[in-house]
Amino acid sequence: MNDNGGNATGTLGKALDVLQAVASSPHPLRFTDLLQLVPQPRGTLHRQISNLIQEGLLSVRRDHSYELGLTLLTLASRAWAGNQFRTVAEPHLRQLHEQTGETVHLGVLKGLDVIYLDKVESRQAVRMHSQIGNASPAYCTGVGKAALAALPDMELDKLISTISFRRHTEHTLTSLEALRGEIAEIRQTGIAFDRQEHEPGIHCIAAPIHSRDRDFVAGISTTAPAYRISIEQLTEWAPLVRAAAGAIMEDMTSRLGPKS
Amino acid sequence: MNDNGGNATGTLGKALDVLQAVASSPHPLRFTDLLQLVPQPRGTLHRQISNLIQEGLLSVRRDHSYELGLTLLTLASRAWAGNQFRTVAEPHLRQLHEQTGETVHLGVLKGLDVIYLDKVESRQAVRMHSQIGNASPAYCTGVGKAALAALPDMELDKLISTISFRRHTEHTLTSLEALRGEIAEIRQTGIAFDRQEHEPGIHCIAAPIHSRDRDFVAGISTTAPAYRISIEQLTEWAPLVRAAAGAIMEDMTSRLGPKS
DNA sequence: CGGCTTGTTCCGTTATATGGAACTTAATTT
DNA sequence: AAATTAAGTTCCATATAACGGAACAAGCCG
Repeated sequence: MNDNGGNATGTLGKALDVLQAVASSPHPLRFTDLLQLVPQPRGTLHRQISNLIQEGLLSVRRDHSYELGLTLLTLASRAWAGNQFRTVAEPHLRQLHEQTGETVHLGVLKGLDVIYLDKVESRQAVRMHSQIGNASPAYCTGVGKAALAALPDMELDKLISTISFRRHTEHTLTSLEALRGEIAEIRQTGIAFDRQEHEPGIHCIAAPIHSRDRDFVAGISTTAPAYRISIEQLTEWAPLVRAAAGAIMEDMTSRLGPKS
Repeated sequence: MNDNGGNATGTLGKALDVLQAVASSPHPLRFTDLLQLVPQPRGTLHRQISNLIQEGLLSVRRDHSYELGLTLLTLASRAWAGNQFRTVAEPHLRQLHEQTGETVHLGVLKGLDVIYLDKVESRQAVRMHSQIGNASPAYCTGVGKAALAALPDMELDKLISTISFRRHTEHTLTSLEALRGEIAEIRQTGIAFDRQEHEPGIHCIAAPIHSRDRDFVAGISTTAPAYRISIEQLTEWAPLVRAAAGAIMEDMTSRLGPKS
């Protein structure tokens, strides 16, 4: 979603660009494909790729196409386990899950996307792992909208004015005005909804989480299939979701020293 | 487990060293701590860290300690979803899970470690996500030993001679001879066991997976708590595990072109 | 307050990444 | 099969970006 198309800051940035290119593509990429995506001369790109492969960040398939390397998995595993915010939030996610019996998500805002940091599943969900680390557009997800609502006006405006809306379902918000309206509402009630705006048949209720000075902004949500849980039922969980969000903020601000 | 202690190849390698240092530490690291782990002059390290932060690979906590960044999660999420081997193996993991009702693991060998690529849980396991991408020593895990057994003799010898054995449980193999013995057995039977060698109370049965020319080497396993599933029961699953491994190999070799 | 640790910035030097071009290998066409 | 084109890899002079010493700023502790 968040195309990191060519902001090459230093050698590292360029290496990352290559990784992002591979990551963003639905199809497997071969050398020449990459060459078009990354504006680099052949020799240069070739060396960069070699380096990435040597570090295990990239690997080659038999057909000479590239895929992301295992080193990323290992690092991410540690990143996940060591993440302070996630660690602090975890017990609250668990509790909210106990209370509602439905899937609970934790996500942080990064640009226009929400990155899912953790999730507690209702049952064995099929392809669940992939969810964590996943980036989804903020404007059509519960945690995303909640997080947006937690931003100070100035940042919010600057940010959402750059959104290019894409209709994911028939309920997706597709205008800036609609989004602004929702955000105003979320700020009043402290609750955000995703009314099947991202995936048809799936809705959720979310609440914003943010540090005192908004240096991070996140959200927590409870998600359920619409056929099983009505929107009214969802709404009744509002106090629980708000409470969980509040508790996480509490824990977080006490864990962090007051200010820098 | 696999300490990447200072093999700085190029700029990228050094950056990775810093990440690995942060990843490897159980405690949060502050600037000076890192300075001791990474043999770099202050100015240099500082800039490297700045770059890493700018790319989202690292982030700072309020107390000036560092943690791995969200970018890693996002990349890893794609790495996981796009991984060819994993994709091919997935349905077979699923099937094995259906057949046994227990947790199924897929792992690949990387040096002396096994990296877990996928897993199908028996129930809602508590801290499951962390497992994927996790690196565990090969010599004391089912998939690890299976994978080792799939290596050609020469590579195997070179590799295992460098193992430093650590006793994880009372059943952990702690000598090269013992490991060699097991590997010989695994090669005969096509089946590896982990008899509570990694975690007490947990045992598993595994089978090796490898490409024709051994350019990758992996394993699949079914894991269960000893109190619920006897070692005899586990052993009865041998044909299923072997079959799954075989099927994965089959699918993989047909998916890949014959040779380079 | 003064000394000491920790973190950050600057800038001349050096090492490293760059990228054009030449070269090799594989695929495609005639 | 030979010829043609495309894809992938290696080389090397050059420019750029990383280096690292040292000076500077900010906390912390006695």
